Amino acid sequence: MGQIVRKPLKTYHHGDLREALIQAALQEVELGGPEAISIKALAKQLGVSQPAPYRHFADREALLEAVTAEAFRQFNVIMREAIEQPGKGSKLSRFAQAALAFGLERHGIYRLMFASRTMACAPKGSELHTAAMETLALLVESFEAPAVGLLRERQALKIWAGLHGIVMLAEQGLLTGEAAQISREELLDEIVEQTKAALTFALQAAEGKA
Amino acid sequence: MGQIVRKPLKTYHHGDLREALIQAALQEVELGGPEAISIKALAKQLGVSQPAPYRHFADREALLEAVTAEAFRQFNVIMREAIEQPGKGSKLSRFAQAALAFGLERHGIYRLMFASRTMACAPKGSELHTAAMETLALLVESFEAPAVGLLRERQALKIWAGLHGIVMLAEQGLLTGEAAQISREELLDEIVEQTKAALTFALQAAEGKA
DNA sequence: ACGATAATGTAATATGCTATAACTTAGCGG
DNA sequence: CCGCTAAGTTATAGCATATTACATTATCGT
Repeated sequence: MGQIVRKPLKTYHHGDLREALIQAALQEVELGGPEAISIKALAKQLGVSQPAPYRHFADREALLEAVTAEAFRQFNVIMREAIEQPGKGSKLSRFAQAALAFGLERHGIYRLMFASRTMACAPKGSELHTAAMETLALLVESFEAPAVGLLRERQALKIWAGLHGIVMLAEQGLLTGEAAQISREELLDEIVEQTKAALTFALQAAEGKA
Repeated sequence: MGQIVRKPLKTYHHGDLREALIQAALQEVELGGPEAISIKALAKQLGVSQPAPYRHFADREALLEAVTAEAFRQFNVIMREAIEQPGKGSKLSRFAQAALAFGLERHGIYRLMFASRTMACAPKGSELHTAAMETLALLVESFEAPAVGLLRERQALKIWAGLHGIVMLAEQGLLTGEAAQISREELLDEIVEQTKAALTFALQAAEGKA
């Protein structure tokens, strides 16, 4: 994670300003969320003039989009690890717990990924949208269940939604009150389990018909 | 919903600038989300000088907080109506569907309420936090189930989380693919139903023990 | 009524960020 | 070695936040 500042101490060209901007921006977002990134501040931090970033990104939005895409790629790596390295619980549960941990620990980045306008504006074929859809694919893949296709995907979406809701509500201080006694992790695991059960039930019902 | 601009056509004092700012801001947020509100633009729109709003709000953040609180109050009214007016499905289902509709239709405001830093920064006793907690109380109240206290609240949180996740993911274009064939409303109702079932099951288990 | 005072609004201005335009430097291919 | 292009620089326009000092209106006690 070494930060790229400059290669020699004073070259005219930076070396890889584009990448350096993305990495520095990621760090900023981690601390202060999407609204914390400032082209000017990043340029200063990297030792270049304010307009230099505009050589690589049309505007602030474009930078944000690139940063978000990178965030998704990093997220996907972590999720894949969670699935593949054997550990406590099912693949599905491990995916869910890892995502929850990411969402709580690195909430600035999480918000950029799942709660900013950037994603909403990303066109369907874009680098960003693609990376995001891969995340969902990973989740579905982690669903070890005797069902494929739409039925499984539907259950995956329920878990996905629940997971997302827990992260956001927790960070907004809306999981307080008596409910605070329930750990987020437990709550998520209950959702995972009950959804698995719902799938099993649906399959039995389908079998009964056939 | 008539917009307060000025009472006579040219008085020095506005009349109720504070309230007018909140209402105008709400409208802006509805269209363009939280980042769309600009003190300057609002002042111009209401026919006062740029610094005038600062008489009523310390800074932009303070305005946002007041707007968010107002949004929660409006939201709570709508949710209460949904619960109390008899209609399709259980109270719980009606609450959930109404919230989903609100989240999708008025997504700018929804994001302000549930996905901005404003809420995360609101201290516990604040007007804003209070209004938000009341929403949660309404949800729990709508849960017509033979269980009270922690167990019921835990189920309510699951639904709350799932609901929230669906709204956000849908708006971010992450409910696409084959999954798009499943309507958001159906998906939410499945979550509601399976969570009710989970509660029933938990109660039976507890009874078995006793 | 009247005058002090608080509440509210205005004008002028400092500061900071985005973004563009015109110019400069460095590296690379013919 | 020359010229082209990529990448960076300085200068500047434009816009939004926020503060300061000043002006106007409303209110309330006497």
